[in-house]
Amino acid sequence: MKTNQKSTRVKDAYTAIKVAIRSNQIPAGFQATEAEFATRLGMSRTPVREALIRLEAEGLVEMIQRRGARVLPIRTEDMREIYDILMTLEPEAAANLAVRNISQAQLEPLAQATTEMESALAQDEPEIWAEADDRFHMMLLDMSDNRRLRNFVRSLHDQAHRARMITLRLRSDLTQSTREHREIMRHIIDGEADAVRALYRQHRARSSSEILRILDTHRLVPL
Amino acid sequence: MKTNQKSTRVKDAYTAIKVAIRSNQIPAGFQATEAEFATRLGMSRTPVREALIRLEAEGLVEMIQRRGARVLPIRTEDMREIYDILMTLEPEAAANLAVRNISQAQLEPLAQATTEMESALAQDEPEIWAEADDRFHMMLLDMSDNRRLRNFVRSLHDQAHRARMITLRLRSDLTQSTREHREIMRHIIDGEADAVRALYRQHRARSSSEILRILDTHRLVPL
DNA sequence: GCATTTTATAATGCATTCATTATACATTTG
DNA sequence: CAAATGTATAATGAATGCATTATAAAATGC
Repeated sequence: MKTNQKSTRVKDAYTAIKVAIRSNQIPAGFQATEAEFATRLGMSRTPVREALIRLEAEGLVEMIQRRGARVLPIRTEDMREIYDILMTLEPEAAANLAVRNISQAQLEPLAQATTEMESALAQDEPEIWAEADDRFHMMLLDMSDNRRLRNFVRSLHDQAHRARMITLRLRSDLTQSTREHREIMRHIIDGEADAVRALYRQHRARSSSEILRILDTHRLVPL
Repeated sequence: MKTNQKSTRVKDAYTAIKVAIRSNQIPAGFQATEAEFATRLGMSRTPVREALIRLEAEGLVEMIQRRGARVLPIRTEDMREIYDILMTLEPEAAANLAVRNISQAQLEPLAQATTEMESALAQDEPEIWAEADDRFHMMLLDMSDNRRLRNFVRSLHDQAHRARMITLRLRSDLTQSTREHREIMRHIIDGEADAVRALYRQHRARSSSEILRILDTHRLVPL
């Protein structure tokens, strides 16, 4: 098997920085010169620079003249933008699935993710819930036959990830949200595209307003 | 006025290559090594490489191991993906405008673009029509308050541009398409969001199926 | 002849180097 | 003391050099 996974420094840097940002090891607002990033990663500036260019294109960092790269904070405004788009795209993608005559068996992995969400809730483990929730939406998305759509939505999820994690424990809609997953799946199997779209949209609208409310109320994620 | 437009080689390379691709000076499918691009542009590989990374992120070129960069062709499949997304996002963005109580005066530039489309049609100048049409949609988009949405839709338009130009003279829907612009504007002014969404969607659906039909029929835009 | 190994070529990935220039700091001037 | 000017520093932008390695060509064996 030739999985073509020759690692390059650019890829290493890209992944390392991205993971560090997601996990808040590099906090939002952190700024450093290319040279500092390079040193930290044990390589020269060149590959780091190329990785940063990609991360900038994905909306995770910003390169500033003469002062290196800055890890973008997630402001309420950004979250609003992201969720406004997701609220349009994801329901549409899901609705398209309904037309495609998906069998219950094909949705089994999604059902399993939902089950995990339920048990995570029962045990009060929001982080596990969040991981399974993400997985649910990503698997659903991956069933779409639109590559550009997949990549873009994925990138939006990446951008929103930190804010989601920060607000997680303050949310009161997790149970409701989990329940909706089952409904969405049922309607997909039953081929009810309109119902899927409406439900998914409502699903996103709810979590969106919940997250935005929390961010606003607590003035979280500053800088 | 300090417009901060210090040109760098990276920017020059980026713009030059992008323009050349759009205008088909570099044809779809063209492939060359980084060194060749660099020579052609009269600079070293480094800035060219960085420009290519950005262009790859925007879906205009593809970097291939050991064989440089390739100008992506626009296959029917790609156009289908692009228009499926546009058909969802643009109508939604336009519908949001309807809610914002836009005045006729604010839409004046759009009206003007539409007038140009009409006169271009009358004089049988499809290229001028296309330019004004693009302008119409971009100006409408720019009124959206969602930066991410703007950038993404713009990138999709960029990707679709060549295929649009190629099919332009074979389309039979230009008149109808132009007429719809006026209707969309009216409904925006009247604040009828649902009507705007439905109309815009139909507008996109029509031109989309027209373009896809032509591409398929003529097997245009190969490799 | 055809498959396989060897060799040569060429393209990239990355480090290094250096010139340019933005920025901060010190100094001077009004 | 504030503003303006000059200077030092540091960060980037970009070129260059080179080791690595994929690919193609050549050579070898069957």
